[in-house]
Amino acid sequence: MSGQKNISLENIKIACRNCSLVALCLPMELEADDIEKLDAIVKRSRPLHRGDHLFRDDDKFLSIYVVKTGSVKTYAPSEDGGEQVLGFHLPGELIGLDAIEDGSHQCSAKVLETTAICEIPFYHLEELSSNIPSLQHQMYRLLSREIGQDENMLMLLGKRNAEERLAAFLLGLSDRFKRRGFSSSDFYLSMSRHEIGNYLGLAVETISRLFTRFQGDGLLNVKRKHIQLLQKKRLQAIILQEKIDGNERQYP
Amino acid sequence: MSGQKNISLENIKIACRNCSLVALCLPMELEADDIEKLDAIVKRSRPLHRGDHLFRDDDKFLSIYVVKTGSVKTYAPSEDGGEQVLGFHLPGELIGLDAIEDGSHQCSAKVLETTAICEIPFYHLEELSSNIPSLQHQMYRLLSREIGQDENMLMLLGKRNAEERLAAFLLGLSDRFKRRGFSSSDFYLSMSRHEIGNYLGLAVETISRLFTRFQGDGLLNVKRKHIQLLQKKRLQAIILQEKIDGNERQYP
DNA sequence: CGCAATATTGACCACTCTCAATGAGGGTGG
DNA sequence: CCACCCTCATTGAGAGTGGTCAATATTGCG
Repeated sequence: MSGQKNISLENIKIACRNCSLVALCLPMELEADDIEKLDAIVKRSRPLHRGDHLFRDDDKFLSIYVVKTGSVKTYAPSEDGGEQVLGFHLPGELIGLDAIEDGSHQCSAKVLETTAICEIPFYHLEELSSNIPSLQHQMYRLLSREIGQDENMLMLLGKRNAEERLAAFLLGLSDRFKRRGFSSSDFYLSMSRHEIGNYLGLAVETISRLFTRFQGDGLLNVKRKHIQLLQKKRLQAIILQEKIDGNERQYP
Repeated sequence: MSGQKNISLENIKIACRNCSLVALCLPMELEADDIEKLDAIVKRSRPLHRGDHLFRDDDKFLSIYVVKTGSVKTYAPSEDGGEQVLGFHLPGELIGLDAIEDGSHQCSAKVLETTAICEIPFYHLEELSSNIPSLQHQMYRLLSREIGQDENMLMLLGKRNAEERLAAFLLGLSDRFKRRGFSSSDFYLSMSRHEIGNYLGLAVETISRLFTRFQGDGLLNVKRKHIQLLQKKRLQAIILQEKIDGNERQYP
C-alpha cells in the first residue's frame, strides 16, 4: 500500500484530503452547506502506527471510521489467538458499520502501516442524517454496499479455488487503488502473506506458491510486498472461468 | 421449514401476523402511531409458490421484502446456470437490502415453498424514516445486522471444515426457528441438499454423507427434509473447536 | 405408473493443508 | 557498520479432506 516505500506522497495527500467526505458524499448528492455540517462533526486524529488498534472486538460502538491514508485490517479474533480476517480497508473506505446493530464492535480493527483516520461519531451522524435526507440516503447506500461486498466474498470463498481467489484479490486491490488515484498495476501490499491467506481461506504456503506460479507465468512481478500486475486480462480470465453447477436448469 | 407437512398452522399464523412489522420494529422503539404509518405503506401480496421469483438479478430495486410464512433463497446466478446461494430467509427476515446501493438487485430471490411476502416500497420507507428517527435508527440496525451475518458466514467459509459448517448451519436454523416460535429441534428443511451444499461451499455428496454420519453418531435424526436435533450440545461442541492460527501472538 | 429430480453410497483422485527445513529482510544493540 | 535475531517468505514432501464420477435408491409429480 504505498507508504511502505516513499511513493508519491503528494499524490496521497491530494487523493485523500477530506477522505471522509469523499467516502460519505460520493456519488455526491449533498449541498455544500450540508457537507460543511458533516465536516463539522468529523474528528481528525493523530496518525496511528503499525499494530495499533482502532478498536477491539466488544468495544463500545461510538463512531465509524474512514481511512485517510494507510490501511487497516478488520478481523474476528478468537480466544486462542486465532483470527479470521474480514477485510482490508484502503483510503476512503469505511470501518465499523457492522457494529451499529448491537452497539458494540463485532470485530477488531488493526492498523497495518502508518495510517491516518477520520472518526465520525455515529450518534451525531445519525442525528444529522435525520435532517438531511440525502445524507440518510447515502448512509443506506453505504451500508448496502458493505452487504454487497460481503456477498461477493461469500461467492469467492464458496466457489473459487485458490488460484481464482488470489487473482480476484489482486484485481480487487488494483481496482480500489485505481479508484483512489493510485497505480492500478504497481503497488505495495501492506498485509502479510499470512493475512492474505487468512482472508482468502487459504494457507500461507498456498499464497506463496501461487505468487511464484503467477510470476513464472508472466502474470505479474512480485518481490516481497511489491506487486506489479503485468497481464490483468489473463488474471481476469482466471476469475471468469464459471463453474458449472449442474443444479438448477436455466428456465426453459 | 414447516409448511412442507401440515404443521401447526395456527402457530404459523400467530407468529407471523404482521411479520413485516415484527422485523422492522423489534426490538421495539416505535410509537404506536408510527407503527401504523409503517403499516400503511406495506403491501401484502398473494402467496407465491415453489420456484416463483420475488425478483431477479439486475431487476430494478423498488422494495424490500419480508417473509411472512414459508422460505426464500437468495442467490447470485451466473450465465451458465451455476449459482452461489447467498442465504435462506425464514419468516420475519428481510430480503433485498443489498440492492439499495445501486438501485438494482445484486442477486435473485426464489421461493422454496408456498410463501407469503410483505413488500415495503423502499422509497416510502426511506421517506418515512426521515420523519421518524427511531425508524431510521432501526433501519441502520437492520442493515448493520445483515453485515454482521455476512461476516459470520465469511468466518464459516474461511475457517470451518465440512462438519463444522453443517453443524453451524443446522444450529443456526434451529435458533431462527426458535426465535419465531417454532420448534428448535424438529423442523423441515425447505431447501435441497444441493442448495445447502452450495450455500456452505460443499458438494451435495458431502452434505449427504455428513447427515448420515451425524445420524449414526446420534446427533440427529434425518429423513429427507425432516430434521430432529437430538444432541444440540454436541453439535455446539463441533463448532466450538477453535482453530489455532499461530499467526499473531497474543500481546504479551 | 413411469419418468425425472433428489439423495445416498462407494471408489478414486486432486487440491490444498500440514509439517519441516531453508532463505531473506529488517530491526536492534554492540 | 556488522552480527545477531526474529519474523516473514519460500520451497519441498507427504497426508487428508472433500470433490468428482458413477451407480443405485428413493421420492415426487404428471
